[in-house]
Amino acid sequence: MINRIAGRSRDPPDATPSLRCKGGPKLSKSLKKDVRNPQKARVSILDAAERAFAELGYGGASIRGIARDADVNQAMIHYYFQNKDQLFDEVIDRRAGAVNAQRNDALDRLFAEGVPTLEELMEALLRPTIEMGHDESRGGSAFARLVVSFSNSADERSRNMAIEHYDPIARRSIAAMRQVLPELDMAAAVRAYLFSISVALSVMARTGRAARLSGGLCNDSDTEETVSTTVAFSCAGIRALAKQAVNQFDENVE
Amino acid sequence: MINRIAGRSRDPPDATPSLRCKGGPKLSKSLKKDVRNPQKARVSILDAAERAFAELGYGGASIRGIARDADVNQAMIHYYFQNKDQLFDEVIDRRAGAVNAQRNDALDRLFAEGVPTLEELMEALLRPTIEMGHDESRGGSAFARLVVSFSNSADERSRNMAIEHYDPIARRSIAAMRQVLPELDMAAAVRAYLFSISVALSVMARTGRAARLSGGLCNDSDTEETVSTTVAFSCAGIRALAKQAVNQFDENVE
DNA sequence: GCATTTATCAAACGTTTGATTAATAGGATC
DNA sequence: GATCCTATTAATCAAACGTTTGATAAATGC
Repeated sequence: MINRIAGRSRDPPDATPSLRCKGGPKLSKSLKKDVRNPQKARVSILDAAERAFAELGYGGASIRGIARDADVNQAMIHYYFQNKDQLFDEVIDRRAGAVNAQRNDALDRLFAEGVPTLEELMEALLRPTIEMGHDESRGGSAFARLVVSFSNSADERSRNMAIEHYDPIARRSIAAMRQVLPELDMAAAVRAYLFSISVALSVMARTGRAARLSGGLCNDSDTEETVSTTVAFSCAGIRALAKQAVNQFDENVE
Repeated sequence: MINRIAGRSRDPPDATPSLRCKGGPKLSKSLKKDVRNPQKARVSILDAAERAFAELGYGGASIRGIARDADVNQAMIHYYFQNKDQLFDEVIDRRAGAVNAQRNDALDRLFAEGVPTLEELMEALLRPTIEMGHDESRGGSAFARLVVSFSNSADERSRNMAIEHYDPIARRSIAAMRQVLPELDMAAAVRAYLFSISVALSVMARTGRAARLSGGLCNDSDTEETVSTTVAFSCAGIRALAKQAVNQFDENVE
């Protein structure tokens, strides 16, 4: 009933995408931008996409706008990344791996010398995240906002992002918390971890609300103060949940 | 379900050039949906828009999709609301007022009988929010997710939402916290408030992650347990920030 | 020196978007 | 029974959307 004919193939692109794509720049003479620099185009696309997804959401970001911002031709995005979905995945991949590697390394180092304090543990977990969010020069702050806005969403894309990139380190962290604080039961540990991450994410978002509400007294940008405040808040909260669990146990026993 | 009869919008064009150029309702067969009910159309549009904005973001939600979900004609949305932006505002307006009224009332009642404990204060602030997020039947959970995904964003729409609907109660809450805990300085109080709200929002989002990570032990849906856990975590964290401020003062004095 | 591969481009494709319009039906009022 | 008002409709629009295409300049391999 609908004219689905016409010569457009809806087939998914080949696993080897480059064979059918040919072409070259029209402008050969002077005043071309530094062409022949694949690295740079790819990276600037990823940077622009990161900003766009963070500021506009997945649906609000457009391939055209990303291309314009990255100063590349629109088709380049489909040349380096099959489609919008894949582009989003690679934006996440690029940063999440680095931060989680830092967190894993920090955990390795900590537990190599015995069982650390709760404060040491939480700082090892939260510092890499917060520091990336404060790294304005290398573009981490855009990614931070991106993670924040997706981490509390319930759609499938967000769920997959969490499962693939953040659940593994979460499981390890939760186990570590219970090692440091044995009276923390599983349910409480999971909640404590998610609460702590949520606090860290809220400072990463840098919405400017803290400065607005405090009349400029709060400084979103002071990394060290942010880390120490976040760690202090989280550790106290976690100990409270551990104590709550013990109290409930006592009540049941009596 | 509903008869989307006749008038398919993408029908092949008539062979005979019809005289009528633009719209108008077609044949008035029997079994039309309950026409002449302005209230119902308006409300179902708001409900559908709430769900759409929550699940897809502002950019990802479409007027057509909202109309389909609300089972109204697409043009009805522009009849009741000027445009997409205005529709979003009214979605926020509808719920934010109710929750903040509850929180203000709770504060009034608390301080009428002197200065409350920190636990009483935080429960008064967090319970209405959490309860709305758990009110699946009245659609509050969709709004909860909507607020969560926008509260950590830095775009202009989110900032305006915060300034208009959430900054007033935030200012009052922060002042109340400092009344209850005088050693809490302004900057620490602002941070403590934002941290606590962030924790409450994370449980409102109900992403299912807690259940996944805990192997089903954590139950996102138990309102009372969620409230008591959230309050316990927040209060301990707030007291830690108050103590941190005092310690810093001591260090400076020495 | 020729063939292949890679990187880039402009232009188009069909679809979907937010928005508008003219037509009309139902009820109320006169 | 004509008139008016409000609610609702199908049709239509221009713009923007993600994606595909064919061409081609530059780099690389043999």
